[in-house]
Amino acid sequence: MARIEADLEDLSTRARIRDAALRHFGEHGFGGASIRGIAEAAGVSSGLVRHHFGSKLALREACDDYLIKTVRRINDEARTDTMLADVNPVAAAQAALGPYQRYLARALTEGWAAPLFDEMARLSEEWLEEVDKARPDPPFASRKARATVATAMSLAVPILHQHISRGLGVDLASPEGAHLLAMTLLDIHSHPMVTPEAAAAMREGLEKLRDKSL
Amino acid sequence: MARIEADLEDLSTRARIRDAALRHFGEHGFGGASIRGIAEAAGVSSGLVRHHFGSKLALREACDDYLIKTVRRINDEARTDTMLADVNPVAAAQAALGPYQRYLARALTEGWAAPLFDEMARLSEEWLEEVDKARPDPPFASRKARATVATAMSLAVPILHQHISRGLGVDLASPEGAHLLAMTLLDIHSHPMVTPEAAAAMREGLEKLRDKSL
DNA sequence: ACGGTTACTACACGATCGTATAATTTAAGG
DNA sequence: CCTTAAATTATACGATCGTGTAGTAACCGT
Repeated sequence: MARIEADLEDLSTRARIRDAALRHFGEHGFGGASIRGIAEAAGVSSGLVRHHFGSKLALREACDDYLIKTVRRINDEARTDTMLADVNPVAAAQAALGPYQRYLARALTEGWAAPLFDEMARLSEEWLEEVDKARPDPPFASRKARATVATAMSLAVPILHQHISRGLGVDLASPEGAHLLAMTLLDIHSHPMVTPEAAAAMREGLEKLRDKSL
Repeated sequence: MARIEADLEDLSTRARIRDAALRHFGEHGFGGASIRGIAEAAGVSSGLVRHHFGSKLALREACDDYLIKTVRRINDEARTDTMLADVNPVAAAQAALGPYQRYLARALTEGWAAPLFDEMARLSEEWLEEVDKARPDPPFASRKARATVATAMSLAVPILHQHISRGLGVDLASPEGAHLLAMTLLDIHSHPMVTPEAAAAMREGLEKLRDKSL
């Protein structure tokens, strides 16, 4: 019983522990993080962590559940609140994901959180459906394939956050960094790296290579 | 003294340990991997690992050094051997990086290996210099910024290898997977996600947003 | 053949890990 | 007020961690 808040989600001790876990898992990875460290960060005893979540693995799964719920919420909000999202979706996503970026990166690279990626790819696919309407030529690959790869490429930004920051010379979390990144992404996404002619040639070469090897 | 092989690098026990470490660090992360596990995988005692590398951290640094050397070698080879690299650079890089992909992913996401990323970004910048010659309009962002972000986006493929494989329905390591990925990347890179007009509008919006916030 | 450097193993130490259990405090309901 | 359940802590256990030390086996120049 108890917990009248139901799906309002808790602002309680349990939530504090989960937030600390998200931060710790993000910073040290699953193997590197420790229950005791999480407990200390949350200001509780290590036994209480176990009492609320059962085990380290179950705690991670609770983090995953919370994060996937957050991603969905962010996506919904981005649809209604068009203003900021249209102008600087990068900054918007970054602000919304906020302290969970590092956890997201860990989750994806350490192998768990497959549903999380799939959900994001699904959202990308929906978005691609709109974009495809304005496209004259037939795509080389299925929409799902393009959505999957595009999702992965987008995720490179939060995953390699610090490396990009170092390369740009400013922290991506700062307003200047977000702006510079948005400009750079805009330039990249509005200028094909490969010309249509070169693409056709490469495509032909690829097909030949494939026929030969089969 | 000893070690006549010099920079030929060793095929010896030391190399076996390092390879096992690359695999273990890649699979379990730095925190999750254990000296004993690495030693067992290499078929030696755990003491020998320490004897050759001193500490866990030094072992990781040795892995980094080896990997950065490998990346440089691959890049050089790709310049001379144009055949495969031009047709399917994705498959080429994948085949060359081979078993080190997971380590690379860990190294980049766990925060170490900054020199590795910077080296790759530098190589990207050199490559961009060639591409820029055929470009009519001035870029929105500096070459280094574009090279950095493009490098990050390219790295998303090995980093999110398993998620992309799941999304495509085939293992990226298989010939079919490599082909499908190459096709998808070709489509993405030859079709701007944003039209020039939309890009100009977004850019203007971005600048305004920036002026307002400063 | 032999002395010395190096490769390699066995083992022990202290720390820390995840987990388990029992005790204690807090909160709530009748 | 008293009972009962939940929240929270304290403490302990066994395993495993990285590291240190001492000892053995192999190799090599002379």
